[in-house]
Amino acid sequence: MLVDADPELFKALGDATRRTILDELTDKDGQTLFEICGRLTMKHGLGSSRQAISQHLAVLEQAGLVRTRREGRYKFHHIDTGPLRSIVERWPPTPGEPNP
Amino acid sequence: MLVDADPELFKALGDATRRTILDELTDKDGQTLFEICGRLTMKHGLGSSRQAISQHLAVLEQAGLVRTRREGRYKFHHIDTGPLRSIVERWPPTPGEPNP
DNA sequence: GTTATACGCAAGCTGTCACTTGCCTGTCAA
DNA sequence: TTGACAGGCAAGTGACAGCTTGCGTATAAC
Repeated sequence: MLVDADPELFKALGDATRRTILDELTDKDGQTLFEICGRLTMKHGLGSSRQAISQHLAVLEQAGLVRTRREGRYKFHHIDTGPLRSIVERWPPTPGEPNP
Repeated sequence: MLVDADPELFKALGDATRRTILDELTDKDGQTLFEICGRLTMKHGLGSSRQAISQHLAVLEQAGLVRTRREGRYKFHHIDTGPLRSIVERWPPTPGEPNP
């Protein structure tokens, strides 16, 4: 009886706002919560509240996709793309597919 | 104003049962609906109904992760891992990470 | 000390999603 | 043709997830 692996990872990637946050951290790594909020509103036009983004970041952190670093009253968020590799490793390329 | 890419792909991967179906198709590709139902019950112990699995397969097909082939009254399901690569390509490896 | 800033916690609301239920269509065998 | 088998469609239900709201805490500026 096998079990499902990394449910939190896929749950984290399941939300569009969280994926946009990862896009934003890819563009500029190490942002604070307010910085992310501002850029999401400006560049992506989604008016999410601070608490909403904070909860999203918590989910991303629990999935291992985001690591945080405290510095005084600031909390910087860094992307970690490592867990993403477990996805392609779980379902290997289909035989017959091109493998560039 | 950028938009989110491949929402259906991530939505499809967001459910544990659908991921188990992909595991099952990885183990044995080209199964029918009833075959998948049986194996999910036997090997994974989840008692999902036929309609539930059918709906899951529809979601997986819409995400491009499963391709179907009709043959008489049978419908065979084949996994397609191609879309998975867009995930790792979207968020490239963080500089400083080991790249085996 | 006072105020502002950056963030955390927890309860409540709402919409979405997975699942069920019931019935229908198409295919093959007897 | 009749029955069994493989699958499809659609409405209804319940639970979870995302979001809001309100208050609380810690750090830094004045």
